Amino acid sequence: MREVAELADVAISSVSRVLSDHPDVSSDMRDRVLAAVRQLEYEPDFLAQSLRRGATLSVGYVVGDISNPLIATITSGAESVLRSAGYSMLLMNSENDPEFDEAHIRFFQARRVDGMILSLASERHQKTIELLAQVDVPIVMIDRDVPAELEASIVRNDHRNGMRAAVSHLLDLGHRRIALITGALELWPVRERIAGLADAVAARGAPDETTTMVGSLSAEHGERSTEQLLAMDRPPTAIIAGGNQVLAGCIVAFARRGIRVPDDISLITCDEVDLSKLHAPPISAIARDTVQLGRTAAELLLERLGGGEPRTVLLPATFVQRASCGPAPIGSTAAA
Amino acid sequence: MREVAELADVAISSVSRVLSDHPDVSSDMRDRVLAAVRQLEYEPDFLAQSLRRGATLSVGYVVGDISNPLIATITSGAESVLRSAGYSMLLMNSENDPEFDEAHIRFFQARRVDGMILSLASERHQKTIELLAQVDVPIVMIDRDVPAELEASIVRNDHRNGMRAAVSHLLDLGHRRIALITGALELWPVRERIAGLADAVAARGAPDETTTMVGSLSAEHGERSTEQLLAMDRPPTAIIAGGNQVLAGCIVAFARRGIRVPDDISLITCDEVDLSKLHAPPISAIARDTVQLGRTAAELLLERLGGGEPRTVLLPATFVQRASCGPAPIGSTAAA
DNA sequence: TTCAGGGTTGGTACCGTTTCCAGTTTCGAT
DNA sequence: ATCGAAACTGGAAACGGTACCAACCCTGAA
Repeated sequence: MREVAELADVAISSVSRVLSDHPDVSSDMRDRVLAAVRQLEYEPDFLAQSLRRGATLSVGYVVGDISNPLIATITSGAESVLRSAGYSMLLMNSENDPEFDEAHIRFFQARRVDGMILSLASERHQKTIELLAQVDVPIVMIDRDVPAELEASIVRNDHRNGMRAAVSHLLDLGHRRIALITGALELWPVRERIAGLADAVAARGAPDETTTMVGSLSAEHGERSTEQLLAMDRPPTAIIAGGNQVLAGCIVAFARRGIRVPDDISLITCDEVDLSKLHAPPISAIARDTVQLGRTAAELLLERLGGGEPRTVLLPATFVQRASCGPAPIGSTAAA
Repeated sequence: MREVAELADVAISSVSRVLSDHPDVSSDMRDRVLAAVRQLEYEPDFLAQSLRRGATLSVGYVVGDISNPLIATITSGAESVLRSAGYSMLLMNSENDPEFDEAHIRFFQARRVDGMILSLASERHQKTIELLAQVDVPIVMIDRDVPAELEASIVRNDHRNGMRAAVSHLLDLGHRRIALITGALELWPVRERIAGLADAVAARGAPDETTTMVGSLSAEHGERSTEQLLAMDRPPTAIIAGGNQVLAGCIVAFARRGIRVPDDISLITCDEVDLSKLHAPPISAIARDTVQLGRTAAELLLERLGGGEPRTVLLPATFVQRASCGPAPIGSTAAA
């Protein structure tokens, strides 16, 4: 920049003014400076600008595990919005460990990010919540429930409603013994889905014969739980996998025991992935637009960076009916 | 920092020394400073440190599309290595557009990243190559071939060998009319796989009855190509999908036309995803350890950041045999 | 006793920008 | 012609650190 100033024979401050489109610059000077800039192939240093301006044009982004296709899609949506707004995204995985969440948030603070988009590993980790209360840049939560004091913007899907629709469909088909294999209760989507299941059964006025397998949203939990469910005296006639990894576990278990879908058991999964659509038979799913989820998260952040107030957005989750659900076996309800 | 210095009654420079573990500090001073740091909850500003030190501890990372599960897994591997080395990752998608690659690389330069990990949208985009030649921080390429002048480290999988093994297997089963649906020739893996196919056929000394559908590594191309192949007078008896998206397209086409795998046609896919393992029947795959690929990319970068020379690493790609390949239909070879 | 040298410490010049302040010029208006 | 405001420009002080240099104290050796 000093070189540019010398070449154009103006003060450094004038170069700065030209480059930042300050109103008070003569066209003569502008031309000279721009010519010098081109000649020297000068590009301003982002770092120094950030230091001086107090804005880094970067946002911190923490997710459990980017290698999960669902999360990857969300990330893709968020990244494209942030990118077109000139922001760059600092990606970190928490490996679903709340301690990492905490460390990453601290790290982002030191890095002076302008905002953060987070999908916490746990909503109940006190230290993280306390830390977040002290963060002074805008925060957006993806699919999480956090205390209002944090003044975070939140974007979520209506998992409860999606689950309600899915379960109603199963009930319509005559299923009563319905099992939900899901993750830990410290995650909002998990609680909402469990609530949705209860809602739907209660709305029907039927006795509750559902089973909920709480654990983690992993293939291992999916597989183990499926095995356990199948081994029950009166096994469920329909299983709902609480996530794409869980689904993978279920399918493995079914394959091992030669269980056919939907003849032997009906199957529904939460969240759409390649597998759900391309499986034979295609698997009914509680779907949501994950790209949109990411986009909205980024938009909410930009909104706040532009001076807006924090707000909560609820995006839909809809039930997509496919061939993986069949009528409940005769007698499965009568026996109840 | 000034406050800390005042509270501890030492010079600012001494605070800096204490915090950066300079050897020449008395334990007395160290204690006083650290106490002051704790009391004021002081945390050094990364930005200012970077500006002064000339290192940002951040690396730029460009991939085609993070929402592709394969890429997401690679990214996950790279991120975890970078993170434990104290680096953070600036993620950008090129949307498979070379122009974006170029823009992102420029952006990273302005951001003063310490290094870049790239998986270019095209190896043949001249402007990108020229730009890269001017980049003065270390570069690591993932699964790409670039001119040696660039002095980039490269990590790749041995797609050629993987493909050779896969095709040999098909040949053993009696297949001769083998089709490969793949992406554009400006990507190294694509060229390597095509070469592997030719290798295997030539090694057998059989006449070449293979078909290669060059296009893009997308579901659309997969689906369209499959339709075209099936419509041929003498359609292939085995199809190799050149990527996970292509595979999705193939499966859609098969499902629509009621084609059964492996009875009607044999199927192999490149790169392992949930779908390949969980499909009924499970799909033979040319597999590779993508997490390791990402890890190695990051390690190569760290190596260079530590002063090492650029080098090229070739990781294996192996053929995993599954139920999706059956014997060629009787007469399919005799007719040749 | 003197001196060299190592251990400590403070002062200060940067890193590359932005921005405030003040000075100079221009110009329309009186 | 004179004046004040507006347009323009340069100088310098930040932003929050790091690191070089010089000065100081102290110790062991000559």
